[in-house]
Amino acid sequence: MRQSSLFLPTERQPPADAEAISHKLMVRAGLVRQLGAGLWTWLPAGWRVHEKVVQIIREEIDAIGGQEMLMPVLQPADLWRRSGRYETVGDELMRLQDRKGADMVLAMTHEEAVTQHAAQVIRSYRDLPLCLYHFQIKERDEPRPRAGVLRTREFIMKDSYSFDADEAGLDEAYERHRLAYHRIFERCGLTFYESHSDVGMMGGSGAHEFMAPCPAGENDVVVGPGGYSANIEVASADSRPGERLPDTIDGRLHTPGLITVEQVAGSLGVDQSCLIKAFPVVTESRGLVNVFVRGDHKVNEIKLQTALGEAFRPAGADEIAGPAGYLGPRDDVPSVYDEAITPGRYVVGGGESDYHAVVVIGDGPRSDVRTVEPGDTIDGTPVTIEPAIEIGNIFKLGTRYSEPLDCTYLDASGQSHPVVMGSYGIGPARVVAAAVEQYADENGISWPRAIAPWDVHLIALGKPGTPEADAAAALETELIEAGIDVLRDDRERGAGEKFADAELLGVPLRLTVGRRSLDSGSAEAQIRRGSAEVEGGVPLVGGAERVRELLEQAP
RNA sequence: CGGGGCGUGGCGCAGCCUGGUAGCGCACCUGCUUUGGGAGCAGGGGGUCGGCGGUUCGAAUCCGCCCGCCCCGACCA
Repeated sequence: MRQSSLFLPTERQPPADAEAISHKLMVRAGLVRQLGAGLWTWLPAGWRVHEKVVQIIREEIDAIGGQEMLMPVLQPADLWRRSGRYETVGDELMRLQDRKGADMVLAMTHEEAVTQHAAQVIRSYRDLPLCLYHFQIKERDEPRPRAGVLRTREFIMKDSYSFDADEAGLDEAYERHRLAYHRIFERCGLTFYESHSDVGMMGGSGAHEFMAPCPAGENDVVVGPGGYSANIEVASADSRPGERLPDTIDGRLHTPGLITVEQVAGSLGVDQSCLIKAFPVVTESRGLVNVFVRGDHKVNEIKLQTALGEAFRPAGADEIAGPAGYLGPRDDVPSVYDEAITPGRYVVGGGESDYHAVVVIGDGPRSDVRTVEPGDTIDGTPVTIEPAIEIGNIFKLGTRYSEPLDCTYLDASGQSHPVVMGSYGIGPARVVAAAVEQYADENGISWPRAIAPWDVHLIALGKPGTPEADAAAALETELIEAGIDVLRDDRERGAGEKFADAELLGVPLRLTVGRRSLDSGSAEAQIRRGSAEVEGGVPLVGGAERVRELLEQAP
């Protein structure tokens, strides 16, 4: 492909408002352009990368028996009313009416549609198992799109759905997807974690997120020994031991105006772990509950919800049992104690304004409701907490959609059962952005070979019509005939500008053909990752084999 | 939704406080020179200053309303 006729608008300067590396570089390299908040156009070079990722996903999902199809984005609202999500999802679901005034939605995901079709078709256990998937646009009216293509309001997702007769079948489908996802992300050249994740209130029995660590990541992943990885929303680890409260501090403590843990600990001259703080919440079935964590810890609301077994909301000022800032354990309010609260003496709220008190916490029941933090350990090894992009997820849906949408089958004895489902998503755009984030250097992008927009960036020096330009064109032809994707920079630009653009665009192998090449009979070659010059270069004539070797070696 | 910021040629910005002919760098066009790391000289084109309204002899500049976009937080099937 000739760069002079390619719609590839590279920029010297990043957009003024860009923060994330991938946002800056993808715009500068001419891969994407913004149309509105969270709305991005993929330009030709960027789309090539996107589609390479798509093709890798397609091959691996096909390999585990997935059948590709395509479902509409525009959908009747009624389908979403039947699943209950028309009401529960909120403003993130784009709603509209058609010309007849019928309520419609722009689908943010396709559980409803696929389950509807499955319900129409599946009759018998003989129709199972089944795995359907598609690549389709999702519409989500995100409250805050950010960081280029990392979080957008419209994006393409590969979503697959498994249909099985029972939990055991689902477990197998889930495992197949889990392994396929490993192959996909490995082939895409990414560093990633398979992390335990929140199953939410959907009642699913399992979920993992595939997380690509990078600076622009929006999620925190806790990584521990033995391959442990979990979204911080659900992660567990051992706290550092708390410090011992000095015996000299005892009884009722006058603490006027000292509301926060920091203030009280500072005033007493003790570590924050000597305190226990209350987090009052209200639940449907239990009413007011006081949740206690150590002073130096934070309540993890998702883990708390799991521990409580029901949704909760923070208690309002008029609902709590005592003055704000001075709450302590009370016999008349049910309590939840975090695991890190070992039996012993602690400073707690005194239950009256301006007083704290020292109490002895006994050896009662505990729950894991705090957020993992740096310094925590697993089996004695400190965990790390890394920002990461969620590039894929796998989720055991169970019968969450098959029941309301009446997707059932008859077993061998003629009994009707709801189909057991799983759903599995990958965002190719995020895979692309993660690859940019993980491998960019000070000069630009450095694509993993498998998803690079081209295999070779052929820099043709000299004006059109010169011998060196002709030699570059001939080499391009030869490489193309050998099945190699080549971008030839035939623009009438200075050498420096061409080199700089090549580094920005990040194609794995750069060949340069100039006058020197005519003398030596070979094009200079440079591997983008690490910028290493290749000894001897590539022969101008008959160089395809050498290029193939170099590509094999390229990361 | 809360907080902060920004809208001036394609990109990045100055000008606004203190109202008076809309500027700079890059990019673009033409010519000549140059040609292995973002060239030089000369000439040239392009902007309803986000929108609407107000104040004023006069508004990019002051005032009001609205729109858009970014960042932090909340939210995230």
